[in-house]
Amino acid sequence: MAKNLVIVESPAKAKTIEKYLGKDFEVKSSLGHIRDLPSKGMSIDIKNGTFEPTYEISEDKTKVVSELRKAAKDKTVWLASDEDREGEAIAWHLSIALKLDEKKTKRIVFHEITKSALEEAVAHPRHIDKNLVDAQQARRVLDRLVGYEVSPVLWKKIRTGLSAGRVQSVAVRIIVEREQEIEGFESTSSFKVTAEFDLSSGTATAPSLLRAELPEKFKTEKEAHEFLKKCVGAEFEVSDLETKPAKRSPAAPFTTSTLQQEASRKLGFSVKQTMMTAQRLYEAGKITYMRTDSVNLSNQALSQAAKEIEKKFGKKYVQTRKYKTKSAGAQEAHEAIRPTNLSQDTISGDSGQERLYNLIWKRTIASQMAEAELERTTATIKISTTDRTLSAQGEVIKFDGFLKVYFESTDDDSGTNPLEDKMLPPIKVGQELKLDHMQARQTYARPPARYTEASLVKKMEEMGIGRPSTYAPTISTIQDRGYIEKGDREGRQRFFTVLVLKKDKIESDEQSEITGAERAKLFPTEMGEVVNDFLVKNFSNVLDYNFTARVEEEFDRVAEGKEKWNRMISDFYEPFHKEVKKSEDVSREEASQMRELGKDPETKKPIFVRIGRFGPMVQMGTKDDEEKPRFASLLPNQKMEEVTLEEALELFKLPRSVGKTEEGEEITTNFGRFGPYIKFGSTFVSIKPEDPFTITHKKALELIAEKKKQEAEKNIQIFDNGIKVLNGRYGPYITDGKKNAKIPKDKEPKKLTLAECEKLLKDAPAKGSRRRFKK
DNA sequence: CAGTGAGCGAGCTTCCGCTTGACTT
Repeated sequence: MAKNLVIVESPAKAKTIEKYLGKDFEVKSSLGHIRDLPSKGMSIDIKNGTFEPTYEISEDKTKVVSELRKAAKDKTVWLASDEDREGEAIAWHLSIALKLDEKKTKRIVFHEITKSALEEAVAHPRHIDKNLVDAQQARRVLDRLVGYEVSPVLWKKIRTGLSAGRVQSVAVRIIVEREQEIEGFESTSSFKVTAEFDLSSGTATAPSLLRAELPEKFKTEKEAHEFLKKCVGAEFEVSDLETKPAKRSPAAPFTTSTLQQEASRKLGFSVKQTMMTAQRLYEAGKITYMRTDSVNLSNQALSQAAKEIEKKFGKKYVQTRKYKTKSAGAQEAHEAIRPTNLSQDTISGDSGQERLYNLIWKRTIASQMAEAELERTTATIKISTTDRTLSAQGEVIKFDGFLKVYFESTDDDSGTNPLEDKMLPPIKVGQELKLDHMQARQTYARPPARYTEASLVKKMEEMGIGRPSTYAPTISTIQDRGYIEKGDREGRQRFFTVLVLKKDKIESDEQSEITGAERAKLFPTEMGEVVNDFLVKNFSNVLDYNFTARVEEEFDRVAEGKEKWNRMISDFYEPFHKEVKKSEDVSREEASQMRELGKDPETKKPIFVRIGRFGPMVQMGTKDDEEKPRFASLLPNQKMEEVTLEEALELFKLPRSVGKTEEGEEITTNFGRFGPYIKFGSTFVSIKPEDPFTITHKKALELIAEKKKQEAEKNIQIFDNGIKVLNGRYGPYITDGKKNAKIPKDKEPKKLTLAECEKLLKDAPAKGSRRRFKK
């Protein structure tokens, strides 16, 4: 039996390490953290000012811990979790939870999984670094204090179930403020002049058109027009021709953040999709660990890359490099994301895995390839009637280098191929040019771009908020909470003027274009805006963009032993808690941005707009009135700041009666959670795309008849005690009105007996028991 | 994923970082 137990964090890592260490070592994994603060309650000693946390073994880790306990018995235990704050804390928690004997416990770290690196690590064990552990505790406690003191204020003031936190609230703020920038953006227009010259000397290989542009833009149409007028009958001549060499370098190997960005831009993946696919590749041993902030490649990978590049492209394409991390707060416990075997440029798997793998392979290989060498030519064109000159640019690739394999995209990618030469036609200094036409086109300044999931991750990384393991979950959380939405927006038509000078005549033309269309961009919801306003107003410190960077400095001081962690937390908590108390005095009306629109002409009651339990709504009367207030949700296209009294009164016209059914039942119509509907008795019928304000009696009866037909087909079996077998949207199912059950494949829904149905219902999982983010 | 359609209630919700869960359509 092995005398040594090595514990790492990930099972895939355990498997590879075991191969290298020989049979004296058994390797197991902890699956990340094994102890944490309980999810219920604060579990921090605030009263005595020690901020001492109470940990418990996480519910889903009890099995792991008991297995590790068993495996650790009578063995030397090597704690080999990552060499960062969280990794050190995992080692410490393990030593406590497994009740390890200090004399037989060793802490080791390694940065690459090779036999020599592992032997080196085993030869130099150390003790757990308690200062580093304390820095993690400070991080953990601070996040708990912020999250669990601020969220309840939101429940009381705005809506139950909301959340706030050091990371998520700043992420929401970024989106909200970007939207405000876009709304406040005043698009100015200017006129850009371009000219095309006809070169009769054009050959089959060289273009016969020379495109040039005026480097400056004109602010007004008048100025642009004056310039074109000056050019009427002018002579044009090449006055200067300058050629300069230029270089382009490859991008660094992938980190979590850059992988998410490129997979989004090149493959259209969401950040979640990227991480799930990468996880599969990692588990299959195809790539290194996918949650990393390091751009470093192991020496072994570097030499393998060099060998591959030489084999595939030749020696002059090889240029190995060591990249340095730029991002703030990087902890670099792992390598960059790369293929484990660089000689494999493709793999077989599902199409997502194949594409992501190939992307990682290309990026890794390109990062070790030679720079691309270009030649940029600038031609200056003199105009006989003015001092202004036109300029034409061409670019020729002399040596493609890394571009042969891969080039990084940008967010506003126009989809141009960087390998395509943009050559100038053959021209000489002093050559006269014949103008084909010149135009001045009105162009508009563009507002700042909305974020995509991936560009938000990039921004977060730059600001040092969040970690590779949390980018994707954080982006899911703020969408689940209803703070931001991923969506599309249709573009609008915009007109612009083009002045064209051709054959000595200037003509003006009005043209239109579609602008502002968005796909899969992040938009704040009104809830997101209201919550953000409240948080920024009341918790300016935590919501400050530099808050995380500041506390990270403090955590570093704790890690270096220069400051005690609970002292640091105490210094933070005192003013923070004052802010919490103060925020509790803000009225619900103010927090929910309640605003009076005016009075109802009939009842004279005040009408308000505010955010409510289910989103933006209008309210007639107040809760102190004898009669209960009336409520109506805003329509999806209405905004709280813009809604008028007239629109609100319109909303209160619902529910509206549209007549009676054939049986004499009243039909009413309204907007509901799932869109517009009509209702008779207790039956709801969706009327999309009809509209409750305009739907006719006739149309309502038609829809009701259709619904009744569907209902008739819906019931498969009905038992006396209320248990039903129904035909639902997702196939047949059993229900007792409270709980639903699936029907096994081998059973026929029509022939199920009551006893069988009862049993299936009993065995079915309780409704709502499947939590979305089960830890 | 969810088999629906509220609006005050009772009791519940919530943080950030580590890691992989796996009943089937």
